[in-house]
Amino acid sequence: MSSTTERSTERSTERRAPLTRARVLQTAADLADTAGIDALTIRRLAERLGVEPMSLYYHVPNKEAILDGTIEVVFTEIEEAVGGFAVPETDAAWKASLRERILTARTVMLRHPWAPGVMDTRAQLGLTAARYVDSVVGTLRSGGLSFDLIHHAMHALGSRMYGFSQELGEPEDESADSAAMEQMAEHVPHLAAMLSVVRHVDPDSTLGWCDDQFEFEFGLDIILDGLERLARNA
Amino acid sequence: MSSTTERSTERSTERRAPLTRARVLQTAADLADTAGIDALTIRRLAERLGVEPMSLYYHVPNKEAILDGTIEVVFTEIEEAVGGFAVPETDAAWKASLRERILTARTVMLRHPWAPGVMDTRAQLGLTAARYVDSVVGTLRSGGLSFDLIHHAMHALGSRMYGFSQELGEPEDESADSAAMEQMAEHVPHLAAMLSVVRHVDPDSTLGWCDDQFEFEFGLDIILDGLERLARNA
DNA sequence: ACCTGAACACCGTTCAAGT
DNA sequence: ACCTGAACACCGTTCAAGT
Repeated sequence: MSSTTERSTERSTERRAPLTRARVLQTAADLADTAGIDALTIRRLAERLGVEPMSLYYHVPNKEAILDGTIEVVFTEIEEAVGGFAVPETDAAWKASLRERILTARTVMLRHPWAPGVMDTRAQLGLTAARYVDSVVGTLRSGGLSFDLIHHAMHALGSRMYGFSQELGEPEDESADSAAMEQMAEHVPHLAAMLSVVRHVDPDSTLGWCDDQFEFEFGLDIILDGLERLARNA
Repeated sequence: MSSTTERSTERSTERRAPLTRARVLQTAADLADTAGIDALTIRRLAERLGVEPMSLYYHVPNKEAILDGTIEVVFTEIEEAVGGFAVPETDAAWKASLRERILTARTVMLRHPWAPGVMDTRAQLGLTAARYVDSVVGTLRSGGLSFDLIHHAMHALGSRMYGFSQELGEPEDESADSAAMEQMAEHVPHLAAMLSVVRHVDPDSTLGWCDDQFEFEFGLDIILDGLERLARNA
């Protein structure tokens, strides 16, 4: 099994690119995409890379750095998707520009549903994520907002700025959700009433009760409209 | 060491209340409060309870149930803090009522900084959390909003409804944050400019750059004001 | 009914070594 | 310079047993 025959699929030097930091991080993100974030362990990652677990430590200091790296991979995708992070000096249509950038970021986030959860556990912003945030600040600035208002705006947007709302994570088991709700319906009369109405309005949404895309835009627009109003009255 | 002398601190039947589900969950929340969420392991929890790890499994099916239970503990505290979840049928001051309930919930969340992160990983709402959400729905209903608008409102509020914004987690290391930002200042000119202005405005905030309470209310008010406007135009 | 002990299948990581 | 093997200190959990 440790034979050095040329047809060994694991050891053939032609089949495997050399191990690099970039390949480790890209493969980590791929693994999370295909097998879920819980499957992203040092040992399983090494296996997918055709290498021993300890080999990773030569390219990366520890698991935290791998998680940081997967977020970096995601924001690099966002950078491509939005056509770079450059912003004009002034932009009368700042609101539309920002809205579009955020909704584009969201399409990338939807491909990596583990990313929001991992981002929540990061202590600091990586470079590419910071450059994304910078472009958001720059766009608000191009609309003439004061830095003070911009600062508040960042807090008001929160993670919505990155294109996800809390619930993006995973719906997972809609019918269990529905069943659990019915179980406690008598204890939550208002909630139950709301759901029965909403479900009636949109009986066969593919996403359970809610059209997540619509809801995301609804919340985003409330905030952007509110910021615009504050900027006008300043 | 397994002597049955009466002065054994671990085994004395007088010193230790009987193990119950409620005591397991309350102690789990206490452990997370005092030692951090990472310290909440079955083994350490058992140790704090003066019991063997496997004993917990008699009262609770697995670790997920323990995490569910700690959230239940938190929302029970919120229920007390807000004086119960009952809401009037109609309430002209619905916006002020809701604002106050959310800000009170926030004071509880601030005592349990691990709770937002744990909530993010819960698949479903527990009963007490659901009853809290029900009171939010009820209050919006008491203001005459349609169930459809209420449904959108819930999405717009997101986790803000529970009294936390994404960043509540832990500031942890403000100076490292600051240092990291300076490191990449040239790559994030807009962000750096904003921070230098904001820092100047509030040079010695106890919470790093930001007054989190102010920012939380700012974002909350933008959303509540937007909802009010939509309700009026309906 | 309530608690335990030994064991299993996993983790991330250290350290000293191989090529 | 790059990768590995053995070992350590942890996890959550099963299963069969004790009282």
